[in-house]
Amino acid sequence: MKKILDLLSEEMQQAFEAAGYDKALGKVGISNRPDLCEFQCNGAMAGAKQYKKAPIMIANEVAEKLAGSKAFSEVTAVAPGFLNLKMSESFLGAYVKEMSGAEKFGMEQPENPKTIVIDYGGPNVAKPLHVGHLRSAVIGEAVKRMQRFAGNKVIGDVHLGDWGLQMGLIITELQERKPELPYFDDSFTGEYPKEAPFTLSELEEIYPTASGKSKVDEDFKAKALQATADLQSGKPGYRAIWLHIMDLSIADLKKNYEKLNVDFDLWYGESDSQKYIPEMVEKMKKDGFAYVSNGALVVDVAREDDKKEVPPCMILKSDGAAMYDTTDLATLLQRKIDFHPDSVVYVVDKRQELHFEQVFRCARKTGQVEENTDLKFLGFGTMNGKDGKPFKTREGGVMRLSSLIQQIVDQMHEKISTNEALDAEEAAKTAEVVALAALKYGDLSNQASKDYIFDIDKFISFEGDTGPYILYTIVRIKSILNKYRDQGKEVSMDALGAVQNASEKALAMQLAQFNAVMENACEELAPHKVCAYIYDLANAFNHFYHETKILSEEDETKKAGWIALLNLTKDVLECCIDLLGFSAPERM
RNA sequence: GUGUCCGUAGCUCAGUUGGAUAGAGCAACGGCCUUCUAAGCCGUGGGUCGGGGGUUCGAAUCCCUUCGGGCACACCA
Repeated sequence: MKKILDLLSEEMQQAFEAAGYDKALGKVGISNRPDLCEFQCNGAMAGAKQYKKAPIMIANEVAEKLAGSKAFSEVTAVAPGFLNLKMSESFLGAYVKEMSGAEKFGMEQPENPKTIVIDYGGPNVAKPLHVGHLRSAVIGEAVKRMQRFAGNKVIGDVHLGDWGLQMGLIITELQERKPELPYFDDSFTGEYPKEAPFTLSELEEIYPTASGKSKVDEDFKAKALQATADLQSGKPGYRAIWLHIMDLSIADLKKNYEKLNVDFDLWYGESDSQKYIPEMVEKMKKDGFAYVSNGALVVDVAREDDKKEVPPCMILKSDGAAMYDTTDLATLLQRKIDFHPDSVVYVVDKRQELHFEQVFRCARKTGQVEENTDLKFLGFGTMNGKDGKPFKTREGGVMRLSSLIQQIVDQMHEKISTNEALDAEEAAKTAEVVALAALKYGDLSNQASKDYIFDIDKFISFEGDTGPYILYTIVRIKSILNKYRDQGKEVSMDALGAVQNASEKALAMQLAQFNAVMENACEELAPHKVCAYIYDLANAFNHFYHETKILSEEDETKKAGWIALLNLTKDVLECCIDLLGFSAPERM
């Protein structure tokens, strides 16, 4: 379905052409002066120089050609040369009606869908998710759903951190604690136990302990590095430990991501790309890209026009081990082989930008991606506390994601419980649903690339630009629709069409912009634009709601039309929040 | 030091890719519930868009400069 601005622009372009001007000037945009008009066209001013004519004259001539237009009910030329426009109610009504019957509310689908791999989540195994993992999960999930909605084939990969030094650290620490285990007996030839020699919570304690040790104990660190290398070269006992760690961790991660309504198509990790490394490295050497510098194997990725010095991409450390550059390159190669993606999107902390710039350049230079594969770095900013510094617990430590969620759910539960209409069970369930919306909307409504302040009181507030406010609006609509059905009537979209009062028109106009907003948000990988849209839409609805007594309306045709408009509003809102990764309760 | 992102109301943020009088929310103040959820709606006050210069009919937006801040800068990921 064409976008409403395109339809209006087409009409305007014809008018410019009919008046003897370049039709490219007839671009219609939304008015930035809603007190004066709904839409505007500034083409007359842009064309003034070209035609050596006062812009107001051009505007007047164009306005004349639009007399009797179906789309515009009002066209006024205003000094210095603005064309102020109002859309006709019948045109808008027809558009909204078509939208209600269209697939995906008229969002155009591509003829050639793209294959897009989205790399997000990025948790480390053996470590609990902490607040730093929130943004990647939340933003990545939204981007994935939006791209899917836009008609693309999307593959979400959690891309576990399951292969680095952290694994060696855990193995070394475990060996110090329980040297008697068969995993550490090189002469052991039997079958390793099925059961892991540690619980998840032990594991979560082992890692930070080991990590701390390695910073002060050189000897320990050396052992850990050796263990990492041994694991990577396939030492059976270490491999068995690693599998235990993976099993425990992944099960736990899945549970936690599920709570966030985040799911991945692939649970690949750094380890899965390892098998591509040796050949990849050999080829880089053979092709003359990789050379030894300060003992390490590197590929130059600097360019002449660089403003800064871009360090080379490191393929192998001086001790011969692979590192994260290597793994990320091998992962790209793996994705090339598996999916031939048109695009690979990384939803990663923006502090890693330079690293990915190096990797992307190296991948292109050495052919780890196809020529036309688009590599995108969607970096996100830090989540800060109210003091503007990185978010910490009261004690100054890193907060677990599960604690953060629990905190929000608890506070939300307290609020929800004040609604006496809900019994205990429904209140608890609703609190979870609303809390998730509060958390996600609070994050997503900010531009991803910017740091933002995590203010729990603000996010869980039912007032203002918040998730709960959006949900409240949906719940309100649902309530009216239910009451309407209780009257024994059916909600029918056929009733749509006539747009009457001003607030109804404003609501319909907001709805009509859905496909344009969504297309733009998808193109720019910008969930915050969807948030801004539903906030405006919710406002438009609440304004309309306040001015219109719907259920008590006696004119049944009118009432049915309003009900249909409400239903469409609800459907669009629910569609959008689903894309953002949360949902609305029945009541709240 | 080099690069990069940012600086908009007391606070948190938008700003349709160069358009008219720079917008929301929170906080403050004032109205609106016998009537579809007042968790709402309406209104008031609040700004040298960090400073300076330039580009042009027109700049928060583009260029230069300056001040202030965040972040990154090869063997951890």
